[in-house]
Amino acid sequence: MMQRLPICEVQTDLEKKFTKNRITILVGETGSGKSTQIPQFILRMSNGTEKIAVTQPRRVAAINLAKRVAEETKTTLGQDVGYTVRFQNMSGPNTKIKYLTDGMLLRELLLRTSLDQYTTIILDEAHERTIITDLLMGFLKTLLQTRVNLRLIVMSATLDADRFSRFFDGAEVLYVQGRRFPVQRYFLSKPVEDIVDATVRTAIQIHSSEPMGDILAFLAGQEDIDKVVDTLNDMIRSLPVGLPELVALPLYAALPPQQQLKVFEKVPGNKRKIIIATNIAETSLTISGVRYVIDGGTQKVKVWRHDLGLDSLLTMPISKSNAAQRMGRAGREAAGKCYRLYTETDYGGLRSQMEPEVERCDVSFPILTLKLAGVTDVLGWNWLERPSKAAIMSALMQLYTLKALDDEGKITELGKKMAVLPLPPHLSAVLLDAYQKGIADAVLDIVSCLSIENLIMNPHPDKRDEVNGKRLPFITASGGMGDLVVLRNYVQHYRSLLSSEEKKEWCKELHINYRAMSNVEDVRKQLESYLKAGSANSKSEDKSAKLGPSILNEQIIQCFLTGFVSNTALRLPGKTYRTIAGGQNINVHPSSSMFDKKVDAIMYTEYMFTTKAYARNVSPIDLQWLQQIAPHFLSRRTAGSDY
DNA sequence: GAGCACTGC
Repeated sequence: MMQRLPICEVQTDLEKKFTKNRITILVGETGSGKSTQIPQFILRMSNGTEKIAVTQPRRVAAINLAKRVAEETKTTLGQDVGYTVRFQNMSGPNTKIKYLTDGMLLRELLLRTSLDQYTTIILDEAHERTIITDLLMGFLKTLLQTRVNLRLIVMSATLDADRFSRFFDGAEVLYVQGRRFPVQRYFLSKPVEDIVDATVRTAIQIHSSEPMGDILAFLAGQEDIDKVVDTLNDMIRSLPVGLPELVALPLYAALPPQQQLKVFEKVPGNKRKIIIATNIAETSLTISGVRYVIDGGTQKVKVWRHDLGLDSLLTMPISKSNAAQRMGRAGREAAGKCYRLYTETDYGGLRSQMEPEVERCDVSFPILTLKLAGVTDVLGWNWLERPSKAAIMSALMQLYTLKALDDEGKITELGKKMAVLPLPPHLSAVLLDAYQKGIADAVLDIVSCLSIENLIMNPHPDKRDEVNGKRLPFITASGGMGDLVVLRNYVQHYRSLLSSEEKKEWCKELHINYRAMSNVEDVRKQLESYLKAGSANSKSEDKSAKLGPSILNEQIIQCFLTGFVSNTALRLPGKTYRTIAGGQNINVHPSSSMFDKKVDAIMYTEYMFTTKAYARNVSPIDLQWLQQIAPHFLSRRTAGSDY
């Protein structure tokens, strides 16, 4: 018989609280069953009259929870219990418990404003502090003043509930126990010098002295992970006789899907599996059979520098909350052990939570969202965590440059259209400009590619020449017009292939992610329909197919320039460029088709610091285009600099 | 001549 969930023992208590309180903060550890049980409690105590929305930061979580609750309630998925995520709606007008991504609820909020189809809203995993969950909390705080019959439950897996409680004017905090097995933790007595070496040695030590059970190791990035996997594979041959075999597997998001699936396969016979992963294994993917965790103590974090318009990818220490989450991965099915590759003193110095996303990202998207919702004073809005004044000012400037806001900071008609497209503001601006110019058909291909992650994959060093050879014809066909045109060439060729077998085979040869490519097609369809719905009265005929390739490509780049004026740079002697906006040195990334081309000026869609400052998705531009599209930008920026 | 964590509409 299934073991009773801890939460069921306090069911009547909780129901009393939910009846009394309009806003409740509920802290429940992993395994408490809060995500599946609380919505059912609410439904039962109302005799089935409530309509409940439960948000999740990730799509798979929303889908899986809905499936489980439909099973538990013995109903058909999509009837009483359902879900809504992008591209998939398994819910109907009679759905009583609906799991949805937080992005979907935000969208419903923006398009219908009062969420009056729901009587209870549950924000789950609020401790993750995604930009969208944070925004939802701010909007709901206001909404609760007018929607007097609305109930809100904020659920968090960590003990940071005070912050939520204070935000909601002292809302009551309830705690429920989790159910998990004890995990013994170990610290190092002195700091490590080489994390790869330390991980390998710890893995071998566990393997040679501990009972069977798989190992999960957390490291910051692909480079270290690959090194550990290679080293372990070399050492496995020289393991003492009588020791079981050790199978080392990497796991990170950029890995081809097929290789990712290997970590879930059972290894046959008397073997032990060790998975070396990024923090994808911390929340997004759960692997069963893990008894031992090795925690490297770091993670990579994207940090936005609004003063430079630059993203940096930095390796940083994790937080205590991350450490707890990683440790918990060893105790899901039985007692486990966690080896932390840092000292107890280092642990003591870690911050308790990660910095919320809204404090380290470009906030032009949240600011535009607030403007669409009618917020005039974005600095004074009730932010759960307010971004710095400088970050907000920079976002306002960006939105003004994109013509989403007018001189007074009010949202324009264009801005409203931008805000409802499922794209970052820059790309919305590009697409709307293309629609107006009648070349949306072509630009849609590229914008869709840019909004999908891990589409064009890095081939392994030993396969690089072969793959680059296969890619070359598409680069040649771009006529030196840069990476955006190359992307479109890929999409067009993919689309020209008739069977899915051919498509798969071609993607494999060029190391293009097939699943991502089919997502590109879904995104394209969705964007196209939103675009048409948003401008029913100003229908213009698309001329993409009628223009000659070189004219079309020039016009494509000019459209992108309207969204990325500030992502432009002029060539210095040699192969470096200097950004027009900030006067920073910038290099064309070696994976770009423009890497060894020398042109006077470039535009790029991404500017990121890893080992150097690199421009990605690079196109050549004519300075006259810049002059036409943004004369003020060019004169203002170059007047005081040293060109 | 790089090699980049993760997620959402």
